[in-house]
Amino acid sequence: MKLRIAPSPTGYLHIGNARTALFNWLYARANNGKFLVRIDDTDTARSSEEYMQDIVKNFKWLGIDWDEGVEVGGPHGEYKQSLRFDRYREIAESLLEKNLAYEDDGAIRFKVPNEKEITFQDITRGSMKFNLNDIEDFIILRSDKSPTYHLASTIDDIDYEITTIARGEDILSSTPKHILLMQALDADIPTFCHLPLLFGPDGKKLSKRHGDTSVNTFKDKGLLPDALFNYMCLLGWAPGDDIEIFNRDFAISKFDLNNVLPNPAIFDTTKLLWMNGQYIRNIEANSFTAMAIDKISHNIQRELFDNEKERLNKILPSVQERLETLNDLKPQIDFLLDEPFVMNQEDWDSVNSEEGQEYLMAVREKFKNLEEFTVETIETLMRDELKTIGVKPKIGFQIVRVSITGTKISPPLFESIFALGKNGVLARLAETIEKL
RNA sequence: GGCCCCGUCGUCCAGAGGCCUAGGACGCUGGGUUUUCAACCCAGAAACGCCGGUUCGAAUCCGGUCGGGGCUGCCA
Repeated sequence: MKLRIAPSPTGYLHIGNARTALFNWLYARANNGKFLVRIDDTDTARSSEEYMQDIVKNFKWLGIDWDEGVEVGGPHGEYKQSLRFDRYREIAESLLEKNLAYEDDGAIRFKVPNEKEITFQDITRGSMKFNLNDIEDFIILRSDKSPTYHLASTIDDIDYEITTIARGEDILSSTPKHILLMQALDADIPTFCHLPLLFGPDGKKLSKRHGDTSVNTFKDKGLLPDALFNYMCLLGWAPGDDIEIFNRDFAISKFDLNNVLPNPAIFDTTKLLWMNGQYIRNIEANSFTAMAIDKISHNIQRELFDNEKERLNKILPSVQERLETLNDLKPQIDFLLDEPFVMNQEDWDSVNSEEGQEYLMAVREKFKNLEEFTVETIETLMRDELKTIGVKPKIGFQIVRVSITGTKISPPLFESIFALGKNGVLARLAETIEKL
């Protein structure tokens, strides 16, 4: 069994193609088959090396590997159609000679036989039947002698011995053309499987109209490849037993194209975000720290100082469970960076009160004399002082929170104070109190 | 317009004639926990598009209808 994905490098890898690649990959891996990546760049005007690199890079990022094709090589050369134009021309010529095609204004058209129908079995859709009267003679070689997708793709599928073609449903109507070509070339007809399309929230084929749906943007938004992979699996398929969170090996062990739904799925990022949060929480602490520091550094566009890293190491475990994406990190740890401290005025106004101020000043004095500065001693001190002054936790803690972090929403208070450090806390409290 | 595909909660899935007074998840609503935000726990609202047929029995099979989508390029 051999499957393939054949992206055309006319744009960055988008989620629709990634999903198609994923299903092909899963089916190949589930059946000990081969998976191949070839580049369908017959549209030389719109194709570019940059896009090709992006596609390859993102397949890898998602954990999709291949046994044959671009980069990894194989018995069929470079797996780029732009390098095989001679081969396609040759075939087009031979079809011309056999009178199965004809010239038309310099282009070559394939002659679609009359009064015949094409039937085939589609894995997800069952019996398909197309009346050839509905299909016009189609161009296989353009007047500039470059092949069209129909020709090049079909020849490649034959030459590379593809046994199962799983692609988007948008190509379902073109399949009879490809079968016709295969028949004309005396080739075996592979098994076809037309996967349901991915729709945008408006119920239309996912495209640029729905904003940037490239894999890159999801990466930039702080999504984890494992989470994206997992989520994409669920678009048109489920492993059964109501299991929704699973890894690649599990997906492979359960995957079957026969169980893929025929109806389209709307790509809705809400659940993806939730799932990403689940994955983030499951990351081992040390890996998370490394990942987080890397991301923050990327977000603020500079290396982090050692003392910043020290502070972050203290708070990161508390932040880890409060994220949906890695991009949610920075706002939560801003107050620990060596950057100008910004206080949200609105937040301050809403927590500011007379008894709050009294508590704030009292706590500051107590902190000055706190020798052992740990989460536990901080908590004890602050709770004791609550009683001494006689204010409610909400009043006392929230005014301290805003004084320390600048906002009403922050990581847990005692951990935040501990991470900032005694000197930092005293400085920040002093700053706030001076402005009163 | 023509050809083709599709149709279960708002969304993603389960359901392959009786186990369905339709199940799970996200989201949503209410409650609990609580120093904020999350997380977590509990509860709840929410769907088989419609009409026929087959059958003792249909979300599941068939037909029609309506609705949505794709293709209809010397793009892929």
